[in-house]
Parts: sequence; C-alpha cells; structure tokens
Amino acid sequence: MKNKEKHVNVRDVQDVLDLIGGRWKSAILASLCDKEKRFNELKRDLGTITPKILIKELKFLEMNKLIHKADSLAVSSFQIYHLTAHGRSLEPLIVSIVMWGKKHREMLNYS
Amino acid sequence: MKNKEKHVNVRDVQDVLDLIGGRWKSAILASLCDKEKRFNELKRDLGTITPKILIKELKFLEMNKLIHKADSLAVSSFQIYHLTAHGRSLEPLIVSIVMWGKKHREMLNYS
DNA sequence: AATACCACTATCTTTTAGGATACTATAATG
DNA sequence: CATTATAGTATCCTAAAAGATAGTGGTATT
Repeated sequence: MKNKEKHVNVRDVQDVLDLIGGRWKSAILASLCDKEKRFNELKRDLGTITPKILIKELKFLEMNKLIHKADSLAVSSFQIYHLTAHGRSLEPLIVSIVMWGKKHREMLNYS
Repeated sequence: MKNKEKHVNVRDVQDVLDLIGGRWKSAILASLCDKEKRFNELKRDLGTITPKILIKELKFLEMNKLIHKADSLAVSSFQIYHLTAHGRSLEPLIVSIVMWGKKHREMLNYS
C-alpha cells in the first residue's frame, strides 16, 4: 500500500467520523434506526441533551442528507424526523458499533 | 423496545465513539490495521497531525488497551506501536467505516 | 565530529463542542 | 379558559480539543 492510498483511507475515516462522531450524532441516528420520531420524542430518548444541541445536530444531519424532516401524515402540523435512504445505509454500521460496544464492555468486566 | 433499553443503546454508541471518535483516533487505528508502526511513521501517514496530538492519542488508545507500545525486535531501542487483540477486533468496524465513506463520497459526486 | 533523524515534551493560542438557563409561539387537552 | 405539551430560539459560559511553534536528549549515519 502506497502512502497516497493511506492518506485517502485516513480521509475516508475522518469524513465518516465527522458525520457520525461527537457526543450525539450517532446516538440520534441509532434512535431513528428504531423508528421515525418527533423532536421531543428524540429529546426524551437521548436523556440529557439540551434542545439547542439537539436542533443543531438535527440540522447538521439533515444538511448531510442522512435524515429528513417532514410533516407527519398522522397528525397534521406535527413534524417528524426520519432517516433518508442514505441514512438507512448507515444502519449496519451503527449496529456494528453498538455490538462492538457491548462486547467491549463485557471484556472490560472480565479483565 | 422500552425507553430504558434505548438509553442503553445510546450509551453503547457513545462509549464506542469516545474510543474511536474525534479527528484522529480511528485514523490511527486504521493506519495500524495495515501494519505496526513507529511514531514518525504514523506521523507521516496521518499527514497534518502534530506530535503533541499524536502522542496524546496514542496514550489514550494505549490506556484503553486498543494498542500497545513495545520495543522493536528488529532494531533495538526503537519503539513500535501495534494493535492489541482487542484492538484488532475493531478492524471489521474500521473497514466498514472506510467502505461506507467511499460509498458516501461517490453518492455525493453523483447527486 | 557534524549532521540528521527519532521520539517525544513544552508553551501558548485559537477553535469548537457542548451545557445551563430562560424564553416563546402555537397547538392540544381537560 | 387554564394548563400542559410541542418545537423550537436566544444568550451566555466553560472545558476540551486542536493547532502553531519551538525545543530536547538520544541514536544513527557519513
């Protein structure tokens, strides 16, 4: 593997981490993997997040085409957040992360 | 899925992101997936990282048992960084991240 | 013996992320 | 009609992450 190719990999990794990294982004995505949700529903799921941070992260994820905000069909005038097709393509990755996390915690318990 | 279980997932995701998130951590791990490396070798691979940041991240990863620093067997008095068994268990995840990153970039190019 | 490379350390500054807290306009509910 | 819930906004603040730059002590090379 040449040096140039390695740099590309580094960039690939960093690009993805920009999208799903940080304290909340992949938690939000994980929560939306389960089902589409409204703002306050997400807020409750995430526990300690403040509205300012949540809206900021949602806008970021929306800008990056991973989620989409739409009018709820069920109750008019309610907004609902859901994953886009592109966002759903991240689901296996999120699942892998959650699974590795569980394994990691087990390992720490047994060592 | 009950609310409690969801919070656990959120924590799982956040735990893993603490380990591999941020600008450099998974880039370093990705680079070490390829092969074990010395400090300056890593520095070159990562391009723009400063020594202060690199050593900080290496120490963090070492503390979390994902990498290990050892005396090089080849050249005495040289230090070499390599993944631990636990760190290697992250490799499929890193590979998935890199692959999704490539796909993501392609998608952005075609839209 | 001089130079260059290796693996850091130290200091200072900027940038960013994230949190605390309070507030608001609209809609729904009892 | 009063209360509660929804979906945010606005302002201020702190801590942590990251970068720029310089320096150091040891080793290897020529």
